[in-house]
Amino acid sequence: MQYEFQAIEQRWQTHWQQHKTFKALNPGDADFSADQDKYYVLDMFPYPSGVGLHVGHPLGYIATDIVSRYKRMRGFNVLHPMGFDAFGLPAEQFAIEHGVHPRITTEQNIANMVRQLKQLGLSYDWDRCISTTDPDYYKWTQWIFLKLYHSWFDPFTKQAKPIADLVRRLENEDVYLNASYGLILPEAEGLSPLEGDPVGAIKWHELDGEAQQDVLAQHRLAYLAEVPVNWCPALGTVLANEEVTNDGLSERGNHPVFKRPLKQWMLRITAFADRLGSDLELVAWPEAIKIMQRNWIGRSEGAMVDFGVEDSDESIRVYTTRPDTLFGATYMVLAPEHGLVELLVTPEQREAVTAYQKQASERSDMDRMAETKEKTGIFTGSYAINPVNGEKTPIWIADYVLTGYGTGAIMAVPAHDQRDFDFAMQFDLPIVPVVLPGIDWLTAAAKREGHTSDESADQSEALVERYLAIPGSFGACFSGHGTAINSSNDDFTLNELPTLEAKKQMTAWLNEKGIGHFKVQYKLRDWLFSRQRYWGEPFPIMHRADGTICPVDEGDLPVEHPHMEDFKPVASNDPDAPPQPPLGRAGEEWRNVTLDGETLQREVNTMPQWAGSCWYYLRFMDPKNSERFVGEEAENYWMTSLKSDGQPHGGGIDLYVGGAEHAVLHLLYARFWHKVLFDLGYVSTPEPFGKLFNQGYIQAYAYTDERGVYVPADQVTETDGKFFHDGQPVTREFGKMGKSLKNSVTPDDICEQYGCDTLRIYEMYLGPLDQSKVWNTRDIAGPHRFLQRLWRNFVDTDSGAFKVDGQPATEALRKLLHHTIKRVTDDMERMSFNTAIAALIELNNELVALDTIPREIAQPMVLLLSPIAPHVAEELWNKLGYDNSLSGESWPVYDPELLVEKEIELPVQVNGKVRGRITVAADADNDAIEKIAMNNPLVVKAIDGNTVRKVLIIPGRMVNIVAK
RNA sequence: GGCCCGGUGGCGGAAUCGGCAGACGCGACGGACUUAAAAUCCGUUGACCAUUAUGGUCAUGUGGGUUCGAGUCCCACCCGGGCCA
Repeated sequence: MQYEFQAIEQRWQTHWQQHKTFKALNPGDADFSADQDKYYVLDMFPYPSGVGLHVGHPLGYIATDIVSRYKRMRGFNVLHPMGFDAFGLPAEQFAIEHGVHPRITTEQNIANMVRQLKQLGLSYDWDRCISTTDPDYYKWTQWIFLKLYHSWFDPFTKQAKPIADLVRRLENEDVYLNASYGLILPEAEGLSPLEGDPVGAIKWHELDGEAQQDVLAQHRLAYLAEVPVNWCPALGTVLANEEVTNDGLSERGNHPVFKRPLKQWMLRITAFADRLGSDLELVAWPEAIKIMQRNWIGRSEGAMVDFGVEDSDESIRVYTTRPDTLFGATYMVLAPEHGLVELLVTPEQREAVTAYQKQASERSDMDRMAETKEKTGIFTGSYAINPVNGEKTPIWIADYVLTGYGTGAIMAVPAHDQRDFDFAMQFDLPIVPVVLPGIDWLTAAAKREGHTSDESADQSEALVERYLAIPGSFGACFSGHGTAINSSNDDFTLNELPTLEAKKQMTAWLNEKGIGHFKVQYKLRDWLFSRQRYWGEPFPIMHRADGTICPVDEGDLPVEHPHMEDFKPVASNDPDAPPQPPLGRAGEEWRNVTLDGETLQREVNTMPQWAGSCWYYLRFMDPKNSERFVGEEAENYWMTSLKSDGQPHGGGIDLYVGGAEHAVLHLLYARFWHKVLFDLGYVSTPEPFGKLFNQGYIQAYAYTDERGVYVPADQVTETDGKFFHDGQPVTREFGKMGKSLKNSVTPDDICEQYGCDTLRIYEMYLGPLDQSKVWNTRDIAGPHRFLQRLWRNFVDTDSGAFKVDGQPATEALRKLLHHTIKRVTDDMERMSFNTAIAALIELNNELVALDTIPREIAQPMVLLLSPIAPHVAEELWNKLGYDNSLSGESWPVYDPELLVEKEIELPVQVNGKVRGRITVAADADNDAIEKIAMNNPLVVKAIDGNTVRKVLIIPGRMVNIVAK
């Protein structure tokens, strides 16, 4: 009886489905047992594309499946769901190309992917499957949007709160407004109510209704604003920065993208910048991802400083992270688009400045920021006054300064900023050093530039002198920390202070003089949240005739898509053509809503693809709930757990596995939404994803013929290390699996040829889960042979007899089993599946020579294998005489006694090199071991005539004799 | 340019806390079985020198360092990948 993997896999997949073997129970369900610990393991859910899965996709799914099956056997109540992120551009493009409604193509694609996933034997609770495009789902996406709209961020408590709370406080005059409708919170400003109203404060009742709404709009977490966006007329939509290439073209289709101010929905993620950064300490994530998020948030501490303009009342505000270098600010630079340029430019310079502005507008931000590019710029003709020393500093415009960053103006400190340095060198502007570098830096820079240096004390002095005299002669600026020099005025001095202290003292001085103040700034921008496409969540928003906004009542959700035959975006070659969202062409019965006799217009933008994935992990806990986005009890059960020290975990999901490409966007957006829901009391943990794991990618070989055209990789043959297609030599490359490289391998083919148990083992056996690796179909033979051999160990393929019997195992075999249990268990805990498989292969290889295998070995072995190759394990478990799925069985436990050896072999090193081996009793004391080691003939020979200086004995590991 | 991750046999990789480098698999080579092949089973397989053996030398990208001892820690550099600019 052969190993008929096809039949076996079919049988068990059907069994699991019929018996709902992997159904996860919620509190309140029948049979739910409250004394089980929970384990929530989640995959980043896929986009249901039209071409289906290739073998690279399931890598992470197989890993989480192994974890799920292992954790169930360890007694956990496991939540392991799967769903689909189905809104968005690709689905819509696919639908347009095929002339079918995206709802239909999306449903077909999902059905195909579910089939493919089921064929891999993944133990999802399929009853919890959701799609972001289900009205029952996006009803709650819209509901969360309304929560954002109806909330504000209290900067004192740093929490999201209902906007009604702000209105109440404004009405009670606990909070005042400044002239630009910013909030003045007495507690944050340290003001006492007894001191009376702050100067210039505006009170709520002094504003009319419209102005009051303006105030609230400025503080809502979801708001409409006119902002410069990436407008792609050819696609008819705005795009996120990530959807625009470095050349200023759309990633899909290579269409030109223009920066244009448009009125868009924004989400105030910047309010949470501080917490999004600091709360990373609560989660167990790969350090690299934390670093990426911190960089993306881009927290910096510095100072806002006002520079006066000569012969003018105007002042130029700059942000600097190095206020300590203010004495070295020898010129200023404004972005070409800066509002003050018009006022500052002198008649003589006007023509040149205008020409430069035009030129700058044609370059992309990326291009402008690139440090390697030659610097360009032009003098405005005006001068600013450096507030610390009263010096006249020329004001330039240059495209390396961008309006979107900071204030759109900088103080240039060429001695200590590389781009300012390059600019100053090019335009011959003065460079004044105000931070003295350490001698190491000077020596290295001098060497690089070819100045002689022998690092003697005299040379050091000469280098310092040279640096102070001609700082430009060192080829680069010094941007590190050092000691302040040349930094004093009549009032105070920074000289001789280390950089950090100099920053503090300068900021304090600026504050005291009223020309600057301390400021924390973030690189993070508010999230542009609308798209001019059909296939996204409609906003639950209506507009009144007078331009004010009316949110849809929660009870009226969801706002479903109108039926439209033509849902294509309006494309145009005209960069000035206004956006025309497809929903704007919907019938009036959808667009117009009559409320109390008033006609309102629905918002016709839709939400971006990221919206649905911001909270899907919450819905999985209670996917059918029609009353709430997730039931309170279910959310509390699945999200909260305690650490070993008894403290609650900051993040709810026990394991979240996905690709590193979502390092900043999805993971940051979802954390933001989660924090809002947490502040408003809807979820129990401050963070959504307690532990994150990034799986690597599977790449594949691709082959090109002499013309450089890709040939189908599955038709290439190898001879003597050379590759041929149709007899012609081809060149091997490798890259991402896909249609364009003609190197896709589908799980369907592999499952048919080798079975999915083999595929699962192969993918896990390729190497560590977090590393990228190359698919090589040739190597599948190894894992397949392992399963064949396993089968033959259990079943006589000629007679069909089952070879397991009740005889006791030999001591050696029993010990090997218990070693294997320990190895596999440890490897499961650290997700080192490649080594777990190796351990099982070793055990299996030991069984080959036996006529029959003892049940005491066979049973635990099948259980150890079952998370990795569940179908063959179930089949063998069945043959072992059990009717039920082994998923309810307990994970094998090793006997520590059996791991202890009576005698151990120790290598003996002489001067760090192994010269002999000795066998000693496991509990031998050091004196005994030393005696035996010193008597070993090979050791004696190695020591030869030398004197033994020292004998090191590392218990249980080795002996090292130092002899000289 | 900055930050992060990696570099180990012909190949994928193992070595979990500084303690026997190369587990396991692929490939290759030799043998058994076979009319033959496949499959299977049994060996060998880092390089070099020896082969009197429980032998020696060299080896984890390169060059230094710390240590009784370094793939593992530190410094500098080279190469590959990722993120940011």
